[in-house]
Amino acid sequence: MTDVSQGGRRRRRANGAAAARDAGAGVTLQDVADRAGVSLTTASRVLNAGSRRVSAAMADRVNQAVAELGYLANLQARAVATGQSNTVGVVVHDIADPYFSSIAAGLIEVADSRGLLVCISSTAAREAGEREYVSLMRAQRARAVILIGSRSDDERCRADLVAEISAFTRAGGRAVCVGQDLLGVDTIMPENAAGAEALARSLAALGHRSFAVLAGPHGLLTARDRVEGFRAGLRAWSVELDPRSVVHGEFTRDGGYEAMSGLLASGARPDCVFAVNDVMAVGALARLRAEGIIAPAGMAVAGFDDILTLRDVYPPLTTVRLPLKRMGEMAAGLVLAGDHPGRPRVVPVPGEVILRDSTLPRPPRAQPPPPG
Amino acid sequence: MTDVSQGGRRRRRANGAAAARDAGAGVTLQDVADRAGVSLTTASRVLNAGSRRVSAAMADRVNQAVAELGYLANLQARAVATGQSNTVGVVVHDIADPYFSSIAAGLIEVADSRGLLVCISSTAAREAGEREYVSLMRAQRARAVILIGSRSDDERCRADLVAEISAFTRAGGRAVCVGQDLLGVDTIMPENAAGAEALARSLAALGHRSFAVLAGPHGLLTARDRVEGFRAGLRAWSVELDPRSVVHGEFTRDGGYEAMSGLLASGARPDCVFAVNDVMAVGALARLRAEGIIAPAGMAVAGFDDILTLRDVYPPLTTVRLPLKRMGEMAAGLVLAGDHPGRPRVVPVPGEVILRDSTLPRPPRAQPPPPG
DNA sequence: GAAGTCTGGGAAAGCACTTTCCAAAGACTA
DNA sequence: TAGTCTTTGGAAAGTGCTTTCCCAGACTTC
Repeated sequence: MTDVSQGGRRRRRANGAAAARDAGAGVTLQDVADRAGVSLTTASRVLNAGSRRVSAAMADRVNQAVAELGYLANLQARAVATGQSNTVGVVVHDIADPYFSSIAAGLIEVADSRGLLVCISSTAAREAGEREYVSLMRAQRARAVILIGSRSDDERCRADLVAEISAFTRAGGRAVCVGQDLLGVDTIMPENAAGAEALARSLAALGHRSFAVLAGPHGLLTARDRVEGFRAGLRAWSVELDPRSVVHGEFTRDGGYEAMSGLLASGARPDCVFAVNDVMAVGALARLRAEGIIAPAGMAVAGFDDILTLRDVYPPLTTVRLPLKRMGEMAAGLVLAGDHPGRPRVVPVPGEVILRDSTLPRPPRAQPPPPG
Repeated sequence: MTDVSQGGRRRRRANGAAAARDAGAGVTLQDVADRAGVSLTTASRVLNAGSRRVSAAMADRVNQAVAELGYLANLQARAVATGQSNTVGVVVHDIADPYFSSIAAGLIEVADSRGLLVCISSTAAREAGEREYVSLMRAQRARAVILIGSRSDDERCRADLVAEISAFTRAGGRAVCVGQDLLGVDTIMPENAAGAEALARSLAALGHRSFAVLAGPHGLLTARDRVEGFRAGLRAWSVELDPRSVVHGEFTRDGGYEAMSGLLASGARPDCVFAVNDVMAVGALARLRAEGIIAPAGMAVAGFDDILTLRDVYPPLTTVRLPLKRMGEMAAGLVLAGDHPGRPRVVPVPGEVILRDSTLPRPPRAQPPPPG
């Protein structure tokens, strides 16, 4: 009885690209309207409840047609018509790295619950990857883009990225960064330096006096901040960090392994080694074991991040805990926050020193140095 | 000199939603055409190189206008016009779980390099999450949807999912699954049973005779397959697995910890414990340590998956290696493969037993049983 | 009972693109 | 030199949706 001429439908289906996809589905709002015997306008209004009142009778007919046809609004078309989309882009260095996947987990959880679509890219090695992805997100007219991870010290590259972000925000998009506050956008900023400084003080308080650092790649600012913070913390205990005992390596398990190899090869045998992240620390522990050195008795080892999956390595790793998942949630929160103040917001995230068995106290010495 | 009347532009900008976003950008193809002094058609043709020849002179003018205006095509609009998008949806249970993040990493790497946009959702606890996300992807007119992870044995729920997938594929989308071959779509299928069976044989060959299994959640088929495979492998050595020594728990570190607690509480002291994945195995090791039982001497422990980040736990974990990243790449490959045969393809992925120190050989006994 | 105010439906314009179809101009053949 | 074919540009129709604008009818108000 509600059947109505499908003239409109046939007209549109007679030609065009839709025909190709027409193997079984591809129901449009026009089809729904035809079936319900109402105008396209009315059908649209029923689906966008709130746009304007529609009589209950009409609404029922439309809803029934929707159900019968299995209609689902084309979000792309809707985005074009309204000029705003529900996608947010996320850029990480490597999604398989638990640091990033933990942050992403928090992000995705919040986004999912709000109906946002999260698009992820792993930029891995390619320095320009971030810029390219922001550009892609601009093309996609994404609502926001979230950059997770350390900035490098490549000024040129950063300037390009900032320019691209600027184009993105000018087009109405929102940009959020999780990491250093260097892009001039809303930022969730882990306090790397302060965390490493606190760690250094704690380790010194445990009685350790000679230190080495397994630093990340040269250009990576997160690594640099952590090293500097650590150095500052030691200085409070009048301990100097010999530049030769700072060994660089990749920000990975293998990087930690290699860096520890380098350290051992140099003949150094510090009381305690600080690897600038947990993943490296685990590699370092493996290398020590291969050498027959058992932590913490042979050498103490500390990391940074408190990665969940690594909480059960043996010996349990002393580290600085960052609330990674929470940081992801906070980033999502910034995206969703309606108000947009003139100045970008920077939310500092403190780290918490977690002492575990990988750095047991060292027996006291002759003259205890002054406390910090 | 190439400046041209912007009548068209002004007309469009005079009203409509675009005005809101107009704070600085929002350049359209019409703007480019106006600036270059050509028609919209020509501008479009230049950007879609290959759609039709355009004279070099025109092309140059258009390209210059694009550069000057910083134009970037609106992909959503393009998708609407062409009827096909470049997004693929990925559903995982928990992106922070290294099993999923490793697969996702492979997937994203391939997708990124082909210009596909990867949208991820974590369905976590919610059983209906997968179906909802497939639905969202249909609304998004995604090119493909990739479901990663174990099916549950909830028939009703699976039927709903299959129906939703069917609607998705009827609309022209492609569906790929990484896990059990239960959805009737192209599948990358890890050989869970065979892998667990091989593991059981290897463990028996090492001299272990009494076993327990830390199984995953009751309904999870991956866990079930692994348990059954393990049981079959033991049977080849005439070892029976007592149902009481199969303890269920969450598919997580804590689940492994709890399950091991339950096992110990029951008084069982098997030679060897098989945790159906590495993450659980790590939890189990932690629980053993808390009890003062040191693996492998006190009790041998084996896992499954060979998670990269867990490769350095101590003692090194015996496990069954799955090429997780590669599996993600394969899934992406199936999405990209142009041909679409009638029957869904199923690609089995064998696991490889990796014996490490967590299951050292057990001293031989009086009567060695027959080999499998 | 005329004037004014809601109400709710629909035609049509709009969003930013692609693609079809037409026409003019040039290149080529006979 | 006429006739055909091949380029190449542009007008307009198209994609699937939202939203503006108009209008008919129902309801109040004095």
